[in-house]
Amino acid sequence: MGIYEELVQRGLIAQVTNEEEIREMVNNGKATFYIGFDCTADSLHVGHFMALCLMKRLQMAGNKPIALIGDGTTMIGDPSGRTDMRQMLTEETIAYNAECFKKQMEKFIDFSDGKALMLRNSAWLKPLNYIEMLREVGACFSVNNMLRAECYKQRMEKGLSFLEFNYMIMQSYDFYYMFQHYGCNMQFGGNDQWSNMLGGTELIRRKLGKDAHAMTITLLLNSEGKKMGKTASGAVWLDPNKTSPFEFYQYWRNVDDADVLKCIRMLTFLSLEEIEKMDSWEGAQLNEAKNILAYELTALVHGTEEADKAKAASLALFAGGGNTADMPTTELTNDDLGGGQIDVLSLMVKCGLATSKGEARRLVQQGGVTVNDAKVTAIETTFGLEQFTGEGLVIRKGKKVFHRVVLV
RNA sequence: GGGGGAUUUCCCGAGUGGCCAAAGGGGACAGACUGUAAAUCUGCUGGCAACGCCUUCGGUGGUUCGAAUCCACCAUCCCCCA
Repeated sequence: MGIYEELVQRGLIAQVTNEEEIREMVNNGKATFYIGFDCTADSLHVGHFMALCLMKRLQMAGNKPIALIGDGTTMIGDPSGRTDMRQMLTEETIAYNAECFKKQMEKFIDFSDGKALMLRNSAWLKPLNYIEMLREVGACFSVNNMLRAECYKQRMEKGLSFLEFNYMIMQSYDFYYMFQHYGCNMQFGGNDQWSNMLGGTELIRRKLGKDAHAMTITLLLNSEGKKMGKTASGAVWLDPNKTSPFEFYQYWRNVDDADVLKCIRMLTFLSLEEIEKMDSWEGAQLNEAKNILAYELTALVHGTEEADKAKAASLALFAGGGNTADMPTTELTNDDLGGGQIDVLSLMVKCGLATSKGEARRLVQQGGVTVNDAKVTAIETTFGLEQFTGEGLVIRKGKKVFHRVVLV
């Protein structure tokens, strides 16, 4: 079985321009492909992770990846699938984000000995001259067609600025440029990028009369059709300072039953045979599949050591035991305790378990707060200095949020 | 350039002078039931020294005893005409 077939079986491929040619190219390691990453934040997230995995898989099959850091296109902002305009980022922010991306990618993809390239599109986008650009590239685009593109649909109602309208052209130009200068013959991207990507193959055909290919990755959606990798508080980041390995682990440990196998198939590097065995699992047995998913992904992103720790912490908390070492912890000083006593409400606010005392009050009143395995029933409950010594206190909010408090 | 419309609490969306911290829905959070799942049911959703007080309805001023609601200017967006 070739890599192409494997990708199909894992459900990773959404659309391709020419299946026959792509299969032949990819299976024989003849593809030089790129995936673009716009640097809108200072860390990659789960969505990017899937793209990185794909790069890795293809690289292992002998193809050459180009990781394109979109520090030029980020200046414009991709309107695809968005209902509102992106916030304009300053050049400094973009440069900083690009650096962050670079570091994270290097941990994941092997860039040694030219096995992969990392490029920045600002290198060729910034020197562009407007008039030349319009004559050379702009002439190849039909506004009529562009307006029909799926990626602008949502914006036709809410409004689309000329700035963002040009995003497709910039992305197409990227492909065109790398096709000529780096022998890049294929582009990968999320399925929401399809029309932008076709813009590129079309431009290459018109300008050079040659064929280039495009292939999109299935968006990772949960059973409700929402993008995965997002929580109420934002994205699930790869940066351990933004999403701790434990939180990362828990995110995957808590996916819906309906989504576990799909995630394992799409995101892990477990063999298809192993995955096949899990396919028949049902009911509570799926919890084991979730453990595997969470462990595998945490190991890929943060290393096996962190994954072991996260797993241990998770087991300790949910399956009994008292390992508190890897729990999120707040350190209090004597000052925080005022007169040697602190009430539950203030304590919860200090730990970030509640944003206000009002919220903390509600949690206690609804029976959602437990301290050291004893439910807190009264909002007047206070804790004294001596209770924070040693292991400290373990506060639990609801069923899944654990927090340790120690005195320093 | 001209004309019309919009902007409400996390989101959608009611509210057109006092009865408005602001209906309803969604989401989030908590409780019950469970398998750290889903579905379901219940509670809850601005802040605080809390039968009271304070801050909120794009921004700034104004009218009024009293403004999310009226007026003026500004900002952003949408639609129609050019």
